[in-house]
Amino acid sequence: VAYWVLHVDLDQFLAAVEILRRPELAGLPVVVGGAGDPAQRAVVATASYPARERGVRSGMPLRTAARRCPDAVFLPADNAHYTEVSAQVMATLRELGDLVVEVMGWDEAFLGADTDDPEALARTVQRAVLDRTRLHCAVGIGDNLLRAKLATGFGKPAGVFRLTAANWAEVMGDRPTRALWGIGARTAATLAERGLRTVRELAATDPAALAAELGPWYVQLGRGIGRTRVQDTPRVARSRSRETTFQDNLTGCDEVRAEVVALARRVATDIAADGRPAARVAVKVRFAPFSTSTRSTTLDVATADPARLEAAALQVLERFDPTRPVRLLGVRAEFDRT
DNA sequence: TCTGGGGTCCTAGGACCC
DNA sequence: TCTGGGGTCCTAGGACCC
Repeated sequence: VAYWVLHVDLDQFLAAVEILRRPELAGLPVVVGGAGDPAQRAVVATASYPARERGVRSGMPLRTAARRCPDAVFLPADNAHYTEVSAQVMATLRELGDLVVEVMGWDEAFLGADTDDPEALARTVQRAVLDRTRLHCAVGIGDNLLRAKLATGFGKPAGVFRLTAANWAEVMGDRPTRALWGIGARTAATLAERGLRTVRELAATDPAALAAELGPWYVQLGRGIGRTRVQDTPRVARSRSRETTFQDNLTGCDEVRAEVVALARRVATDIAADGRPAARVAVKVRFAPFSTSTRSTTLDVATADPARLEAAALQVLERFDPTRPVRLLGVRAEFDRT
């Protein structure tokens, strides 16, 4: 029996969940993000397919989305609810039995299974998720995680697609390197400077030639090579953070300090729930208009004590320029790697 | 297009030590 | 006196992903 990797990805997850609560929104352009107010500083978390047809994309400022699609329904993100629904989806996948589940986020998971009919398994997965949660998903099938993940994109919405070594070059060869999982805008631009624009061109490159600045693994990416076994060992968190973008930039020192204290307390509450002490504390500041930097410190002794975390965060904060207007503040606790 | 929030991993330079 | 080389930790930042 062969081992297959399946990648399950829910269709327009946040929008779909909201439409279940408000069926009258079905078929309409729905945009979920921030507080649901396009006048505020926030971005699109998920847009429904009708909204996407009007040019709305994830990560786009709500303001822009409203300009492109003025009649869209804007809804606030209800993260607690999405976490709950996501848990139902993942439980459904685990209950399918003889397979390994690796959760990749609210709306995504890899499955590893021994089967000679991965398409049949994919349909079983879709049926089970739909029956239990009334949500549709696409399923990608691959001979490794990278190919399964990329296959899902061709299966959307609600379909199934298989991508393996056999059809890799045919399906992916002419696509831009940016289409690969792990190549973003910056790396794609760097590759383009070297004349490497398509997946095929990247795959044909001598890995050693790329090694100096970029690393030879990008060539492997271009060839569709990646991890082959799905892992269900739960990942131990490396850090916990909280951050806030202010609707109006903060200009007063006292105000900034008060916000850092509030964030540090939230982080302290989070890590107390985790039951792990922080070994390092980092403070992130985004100055207006949009320049971000981070400063951090290693604590003498790891601690979850809110007062100590607060004090550490305030101490790190002093290393920033106090005169510049602040757009965002963040506090992060890092755990010891054990 | 005036750009969220929560994460992960990697790199690289400097400090410090032997 | 002006000089090696290796190893590790700390810190900042880049890049990417959902």
